[in-house]
Formats: sequence, C-alpha cells, structure tokens
Amino acid sequence: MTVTLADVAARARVSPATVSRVLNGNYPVAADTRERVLRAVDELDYVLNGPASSLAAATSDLVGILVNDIADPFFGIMAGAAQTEISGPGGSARAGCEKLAVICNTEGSPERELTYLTLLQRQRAAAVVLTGGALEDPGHIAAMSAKLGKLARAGTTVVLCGRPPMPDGDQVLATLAFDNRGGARRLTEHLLGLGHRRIGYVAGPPERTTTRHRLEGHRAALLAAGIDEPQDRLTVHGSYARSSGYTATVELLAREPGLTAVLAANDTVALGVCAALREKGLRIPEDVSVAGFDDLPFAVDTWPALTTVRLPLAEAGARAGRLVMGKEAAPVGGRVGVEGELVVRGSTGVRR
Amino acid sequence: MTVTLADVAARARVSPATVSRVLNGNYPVAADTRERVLRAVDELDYVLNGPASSLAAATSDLVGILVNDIADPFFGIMAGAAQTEISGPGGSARAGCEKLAVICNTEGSPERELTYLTLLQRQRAAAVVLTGGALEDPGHIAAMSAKLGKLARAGTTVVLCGRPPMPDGDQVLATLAFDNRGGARRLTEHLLGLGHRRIGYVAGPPERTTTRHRLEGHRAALLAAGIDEPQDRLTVHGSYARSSGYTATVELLAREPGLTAVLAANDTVALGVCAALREKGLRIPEDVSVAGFDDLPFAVDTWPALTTVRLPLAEAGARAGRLVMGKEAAPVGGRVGVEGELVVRGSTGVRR
DNA sequence: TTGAAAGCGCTACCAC
DNA sequence: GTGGTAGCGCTTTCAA
Repeated sequence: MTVTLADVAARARVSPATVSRVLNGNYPVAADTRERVLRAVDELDYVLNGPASSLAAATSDLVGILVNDIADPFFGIMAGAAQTEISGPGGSARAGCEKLAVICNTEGSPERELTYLTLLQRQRAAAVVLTGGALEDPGHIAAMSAKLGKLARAGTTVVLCGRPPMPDGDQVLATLAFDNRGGARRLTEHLLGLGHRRIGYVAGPPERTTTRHRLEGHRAALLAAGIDEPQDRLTVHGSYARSSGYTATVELLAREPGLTAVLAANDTVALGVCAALREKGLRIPEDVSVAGFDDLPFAVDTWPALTTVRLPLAEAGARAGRLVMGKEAAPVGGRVGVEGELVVRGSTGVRR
Repeated sequence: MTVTLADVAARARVSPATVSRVLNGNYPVAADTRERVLRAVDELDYVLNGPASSLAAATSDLVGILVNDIADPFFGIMAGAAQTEISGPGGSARAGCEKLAVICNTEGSPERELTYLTLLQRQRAAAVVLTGGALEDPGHIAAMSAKLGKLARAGTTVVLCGRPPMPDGDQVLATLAFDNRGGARRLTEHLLGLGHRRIGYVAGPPERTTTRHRLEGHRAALLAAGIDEPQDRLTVHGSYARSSGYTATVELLAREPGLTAVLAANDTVALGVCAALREKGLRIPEDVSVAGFDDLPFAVDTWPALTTVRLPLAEAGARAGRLVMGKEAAPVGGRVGVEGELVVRGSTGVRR
C-alpha cells in the first residue's frame, strides 16, 4: 500500500542503499544516479518512514520545546523564535536534514513536565529546550536532573532558555538565563527614585524560581533604600495570571490604602493590577504607578505608562534554537546571562 | 547500552512478546506475570523505543497541532486547550496509550504548513489538528487538499479547529468553524445601532479566509443599513498584528477625519487601533468606538470599553482534542459551527 | 496464558 | 560509486 524505499530503488534501478544515500545527502552519489532517484521519489510520491529511519539510525529529528503556559505570549514569543531557528528559514523539505521542532505545554505541572520528557525520550528526540521558571521542589529537581541526565547520555541535546541553571548542570549543553534579580531590582530602584515609598508587590507562585529571584531583587532594592518594614506586608503571592494581579491589588489596597506604586511579577499580572486600580477609581500613573516585567507587546500599546523590564524573549529563543542546531557555540561552562533592559514609559509620578 | 524490551523480558523471565503485551495493556496477561514485568521495567528503568514501536505497529502516538502564530494568544489558547485534552488529565505516563500532542508554528507560511504536514506524515502521526484561518490561494488549497487526503488515507485523523471547512472536505474527520461572518455582522450592527455611520474597518491580510469572511459580515451589515459609499474607502488591510492596527488607523483618520468608530479584525489589531487613537488625542469611547474580535483575555482587562465577539477559543480547542481522542463523536458531515457571543462593554457613544 | 519467530522500512557496514 | 545485507527494537500472528 504505502510506497517504501525499496519501491523507489526498484523504479530508479538502483539499490535501496543508494536511495538512502541520496535522500540523506551525506554521501557521494553520481549526479545522474541522484537525478534518477529523485525523479522516482517524485513520481511515486514517496515519503520517508520516520520511525524506521529513526530506529535504524538510533536518532530522530524531533526537537521538543517545553513551555509552562502556551496561552501566555511570554512563552509564545520564545518558543516561536526557537522553532523558527530550528526549522530553518524556508523549511526546506527535501534536504532530509530538517528537524521537527515542536512545542509541549506543561501547564506548569511537574508531572506533565516529566511526562513530556519521557515521551520525548521515547522518541529519541534530538534535542530538548526547557523554557521559563523552574519549580523549586527538591523532589522534582532531583527527578528532573536524573531525567535530563538520561536524555543527555542517550544523545539528546538539552538547552535551558529563560530558565535558571540546574543545580548540577553538566547534563545541560547550555543555559540562557534571564537576570530576574537584577531586573526586579532596577524596576524597584526606578520607583524609589521617583519618590515612592509604599510599593506593593504582586509576586508569582511561591514555588517558582522566577518568583523568588524577582522578589529577591525587589527586596534588595528596598533594603538598600532603608525601607525595612515587615517585608511580607506589601507582598502578595498569586499565579502568573491577570486575575491574580486583580485580586492581589484589591488585597494590597485593603492592607495599605496609601499605596503609591505597585510592582507586578510579570506583564500579564500587571494588566490585572491596572484593571483593579481603574475599578477603584485610581488613575495610572497619577495616583499609582505600575511596573511589570517581560515587556509583552500587548502591554506596550496598552499602557504606555507601564514601566517594564524588556526581556529579550525572541532573542533568547532564537539563540536557544541556534544552540540546538549547532549554529552557535555553547558557552564555556554552559551558562549565559541574558540581561533585560529597563523601559521607562510615560511619566510615573508620586501621589501627593 | 540502552535497556531494551528483551532485557526486561530476561529479567522478568518471560518472552519479549509478553512484555509488549503488558506494556500495551491490550491483551490478557496473568496478574502475577504482569506484576513481575512491571517490576522489571521499574528496576531497569526501561523506556520504550518509540521509533521501533511505531515501525512495528505502523502508527505513532504523535499528534500535531498546527497554528499560524504561536505568539498570538488566540492560537495559544486553542492549542493549549487541545493539547490538554489530548495529553489526558494527569499525563499518566505508564499506560502506554498516551499521545504526544505537540504544537507546530507555521508563521502563516504556506510552505511551512505543508512542510510540517510532511514531517508529521513521515512520523506517521496519529492525528493532525489545523487551527485558524486558511490561505485562499487555489494552488495552496489544492496542495493542502492532496496532502490531507494522503494523511487521512494513511490513517491519520484530521481535525479542523477555528478554521473553515475544506472545499472538498471528506479527507477531514471534523471541522469546528467559527462564525466569522455572523460575528462581524453583529459587531457592525451594534455600532450602527449606536448611531455610528462613519465606521473604519481594519482588515487582516487579503488572502486569508478569516479576513474575507469578517469583511463580508461587516459589509453586509453596512449594506443592510443603507450605507453604500464606496466600500473600499474606509477599509484598510494589514497583518494580524498590533502595528497593523496602528498604521491602519492613522491611514483611516487621514482618509476620513470624521470617523466615529473603528472595527478591527481581531483584538490584537484593536489594541494597535487604540494606541493610535490615544496618540491622536482621541478618547475611547467618547470620541471613537473601537470593536475587536476574539475577546482575548488581555484585551478584556485592558479596554473595558472594547466591544468584541467572544470566540470560544478554549472550548473549540478542547472539542478538537476530544475529537482526536475519540472522546467526542465526529458530527455527521464533519462540520460544526462554533458561534461567538457578542460582548458589549462600557458605553460606546457617538461623537457629536 | 505464553512463547517463537517473521517481519516493519530503513541505515550503515563491508565488499566490489 | 554502488550493491548486498545484517541488524535496529518492537508488534503480532500462529502454535503450543
């Protein structure tokens, strides 16, 4: 029923081996022979059997990109950039050397993260890219470390993108980490510089690395400015979702009606903050300054007054893709910091 | 080096066939035998070889979800919902029956769309879900039709989600289509009902089905209201991006300074419209009403004055996933309309 | 209920 | 440069 390599060989009057060589293009073949084979492929409308090929070669062209939440453009931008770089410019279908870059949505669930890695391991994936903040649970870290080690030993390239390094990172080819601490610190310093003293902080889920790092940066800035009131009072944790920003802001205003600024752990959350403030009749930035993280495109157009750290999401994704493809050399030690740029928009004054 | 099924068999003192049966769970095996096998699997930390399995069984557990732009939450929401439904609730790694649902980002390129389908065909994918508007180029439609036909004949389930039916759709299991015409019509009627007569329209790329359908709905409403000025004058085409909404609005205001409302082909574009209007010193909705499509979450919190059609993205995605998994019956004839709901927010007045 | 063995379609090694 | 061919690791009859 389906056309096999042997059929092509028969039609082109060559051996299966030759057809394989032509298709993989990694072996010298006479020009006219190649021509004949290619014609036979076309005429028979032959499509390589991936599983058979992977089985024989003990590798596949699958590359998995894991993200925490694909509905969030933070991940969409990174994953899209990585995928573009990996799939190549034109998506040249013929050469046989193209990879199938594919996005896997873990929904932030540790089990699903491991499950996807197992599934990719099953498929003998060529590479795996892990993006975004990691869970800090010791058990999960150990499991991940073990799993990534197995993958690496089985020949799968592992790249971390916008994600902190693994505790014992030698199973990882390279890590592209964002400077979450520094970004949060600069953001807070900016608000302090404007004269703000009562700054609320909407943090992410407690168990994620990004949450902790950003919060640390925030507190470091506060401490340096001599603000030493009980740290927890103006910090509220929530998920990385709009609704969380909304709820947290209501809570913060209840705790401290004299709030003059709110810092959100990411842009999506910042929009929820804005919504809550607007509903309370407070104006941005006249009454309350809001600062986000990420610099997502929709936030840019929407709230010109929102100060953010512009994380180079697309660039990080593209670099991850290039690392996977070997187009970019892995750094010595495997770790690269990817700093964000502080973006100040509009005038963010202090309520008098 | 790597553990194989034979190793497991040896350790469990059974034949490879029995191990296979235990792992696939679709065959009667004595309880204690199964127990022994499972223990051996655990002890040896065995991971099934996907390619070998796929080769022997002539199918794989790969499901591809194609999207036009993964950085756009429109697709992120649909794809995420589909993936969740397909990967199952807990992502039960053991059962062996779980699918690997992966997202492929075509970037709206017809070549990449076909390339991805070929790659998935190579992998003998169990199913393919195509999402979002399709290209109307006859050549591409023919190529897609042929490709999908081959996939279907090779046993791959094909589901269309938020995408119009194929011209000759019998290669497709089911189509979940949005009512783009009706939605645009209702949106326009709403603005007309408020008294607007000079309504700008920011359309998507000319060659996409969603663009044409939404535009048709818009014009039908205008026509019904007796507005018959040259249709092109207040319509500007662009990509489905914010920047496009911005540019188009500047252009529209130049053509017709007396504009009182703008309808955007999707929410992302609508945000660009808002940005341009704000920059021009026009207030929303006092001066100009803006209407979008999609009802993306970030637009909800951001512009409470934005009127949109709430497309059931997550629901459509989830249903597509269920269709793939056979948890939901495919409709007779394969086509299902998924209607949007008109959402009116804030007061959208008319400039006097 | 279990085992033996014949492939699945391709790659890669070894001859020629 | 090209052909022959032995596996790759699993599934699935067919027998027992």
